[in-house]
Amino acid sequence: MSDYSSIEALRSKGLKVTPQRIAVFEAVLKRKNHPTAIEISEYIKKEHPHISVGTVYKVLDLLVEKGLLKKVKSEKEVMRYDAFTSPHHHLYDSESDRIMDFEDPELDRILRDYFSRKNIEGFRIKDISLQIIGEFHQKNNKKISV
Amino acid sequence: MSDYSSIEALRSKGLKVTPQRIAVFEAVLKRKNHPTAIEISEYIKKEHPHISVGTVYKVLDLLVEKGLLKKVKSEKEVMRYDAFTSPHHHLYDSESDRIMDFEDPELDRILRDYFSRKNIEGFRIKDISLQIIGEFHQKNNKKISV
DNA sequence: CTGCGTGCAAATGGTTTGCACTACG
DNA sequence: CGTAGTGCAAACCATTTGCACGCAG
Repeated sequence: MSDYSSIEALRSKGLKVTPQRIAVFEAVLKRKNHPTAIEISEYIKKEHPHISVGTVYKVLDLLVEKGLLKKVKSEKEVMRYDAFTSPHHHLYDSESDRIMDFEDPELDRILRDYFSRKNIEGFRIKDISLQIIGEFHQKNNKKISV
Repeated sequence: MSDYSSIEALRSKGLKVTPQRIAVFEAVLKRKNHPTAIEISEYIKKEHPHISVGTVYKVLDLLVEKGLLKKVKSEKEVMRYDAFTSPHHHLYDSESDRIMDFEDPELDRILRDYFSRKNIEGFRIKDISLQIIGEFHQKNNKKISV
């Protein structure tokens, strides 16, 4: 717990370092499967039974705002959270509500090339993410990298 | 109202044709701005004050299931709906919760080429959609096509 | 006719909010 | 120490559900 690097990350964004923030941030970093706020809250409860759901939501919003995390909308109606690392895309299983990461520098290069050629009038692009919807054949949990 | 083609569409999917279904379907077709269920419900109320919100949800689910509409995830926590036309992508305004369409056959071709070369192990792709997140400079409401 | 579709209202569940208390800097 | 952060519980709001009634086929 209280990994040095997550404390650093909070501090680098000018945020007060609290046990709640460390716990929430590290929970998202550790649990790679795009957890929901509720899942994070329950995961944290093992170590910090006193941290309330309301606080988890507040901390998540704050971390998203500061660019430490990303919100990912799942196929269902709940929000999921993702640690902000290298740019990547998402595979959605249309059966379950599972989300997996997909990253490939080549794809990113192709997209970058395309959008620097095309210019969308009146719109400044901040981020591009691909939702690849389909079905898993296997029940693997590995991060998919090409 | 009760446009002939929407009745046809319902019938072609083997659905009973009811005033509620016609109204909901046509509301999404007419209001191009990816309305929420609530917006659809209020829009419909002008002509059909008696149609309940619960019915709107049920009809929307049914039409999505039958492939007449698509669900679109907005940046906020509400679902939005989109008439199923040609394949297209979405521009999200990160300030407001506005969504606009983006379509370009060239982009679709590029993506198709890419994913037929890459093979994602254990995953069968059903649909691909690009979320392009950024900011509009202008307050235009036109569909963006390249 | 006969069962699927609808209206209504209550229930659900994720997320937000208000406020007194706590602890970070 | 002072103020931003937290815990708690109530409030909120989109969506779902159950059931009696109504209407499309």
